[in-house]
Parts: sequence; structure tokens; C-alpha cells
Amino acid sequence: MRMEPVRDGFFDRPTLELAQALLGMLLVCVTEEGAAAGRIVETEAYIGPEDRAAHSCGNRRTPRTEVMFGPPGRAYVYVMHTHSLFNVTSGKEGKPEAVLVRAVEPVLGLELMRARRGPVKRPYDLTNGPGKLTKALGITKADYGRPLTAPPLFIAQGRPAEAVACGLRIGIEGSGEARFYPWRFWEAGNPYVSRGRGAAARE
DNA sequence: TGTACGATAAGCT
DNA sequence: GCTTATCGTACAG
Repeated sequence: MRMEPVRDGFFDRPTLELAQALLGMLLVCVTEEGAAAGRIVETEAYIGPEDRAAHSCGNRRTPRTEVMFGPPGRAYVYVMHTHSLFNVTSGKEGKPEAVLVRAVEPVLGLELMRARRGPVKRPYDLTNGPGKLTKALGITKADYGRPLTAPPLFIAQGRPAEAVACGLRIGIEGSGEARFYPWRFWEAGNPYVSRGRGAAARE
């Protein structure tokens, strides 16, 4: 399998569209320990100003959200509790939007992922969650702001998602109306999605 | 299946 | 300084 980074223009589209376009793409991370890659099977869109759930809500500009105000196609990594979360920035300059990658399907570097994650009960426990996949792939806040069009961290063409489902986002209960936006996308029937395996899209 | 709690850093007062 | 957060795990039931 050839894993060529996508060209810069790939990220130049509306955030909701990008969130769906990313499904099926490969997320590749190369570290000193080796290369690891996963096929993206679940994403969520965060559209800054009008989205109370986004860190950039109301154009809030801080050192952490800064990268979202820049060009699209950069890594927005941030730490929560004991875990790191990985987003792809979207929207043109000045538009603080992003796509959260919530789950991937391991493709390359399985042994490395297992070594990083430790023993897991089920195969899909390796990467079926935002905090899990960053640990499995070796993504850290050191990758913050990195362009996703060149190694060591990049997006590559993968097998396109067959059926895409959409539904409510996860983990944003305290976000008022924003919690009802159906901005979560995943490949229907894929066992590696974080939640809602087999669950239908809700409105 | 559901609920509790950990343990870090950004952001706010 | 204090509060909250795009979560994961453990353990009870």
C-alpha cells in the first residue's frame, strides 16, 4: 500500500464536508519507534463561532485555539485529563473550525500500537476512542500545529467509507443547543467506531 | 450497563 | 489559585 500524503487542497472545503471526506482516509504517524497508521472511521465537526461545544466558540482566541485560526489541514492536539485528543483544523484563515478524529481502524504498526496501549480486552479497544487512538499512534501535544501534508504526521488516501452515518456528538452535554447538532459522522457497521456500534443515526 | 473518579493543563477570577 | 474539560478505566450490579 502506497501512503502518500494528500495535497494541501484536500482540506480546502467546508468543515462538515471535510469531516465526511476524512472518513476512510489514513492517519499516519511516524516516530522513532516506527510507523503506525489507522483508517479514520469516526469524526466530529466543530464549527467555531456558532458552536458552543467548540473551544473556539465565539471566536475565543487563546494560545490553545490559535492553530484553528490559521490555515486548514494542521494538527490541533490538546490534553484532557490523562489523554491527548487529535483534531484536524478546518476553515480558512480566521475561521476557527476543526474536525475531531474519534476513532480509527488499525492498518499499520499493530505491534507498536499494542505495545503503547498495553493489553486490551477486545481488538477494537486499541483505537476506538479519541484518547486511545492518539496513544496508539503516538500522537502528542508536541504535534500541535503540525501540517498534515508531510511526515511525520499526515493524512493519506485510504479505502473510501462505504456507508456513512451521522448523529449527535459525544461528550458535550453542557453545551446548550449545540449538543443537538448532528455533526458526528462514522462508517456504518464498522466495529472500530467508539460508540453507537449498530446504533442508527438519531436526529 | 451504568456510575464514579482520576489527575493534567488551559482558562478564568 | 480554582474550575472545567471534544475521556478512559475500574468496579459494582
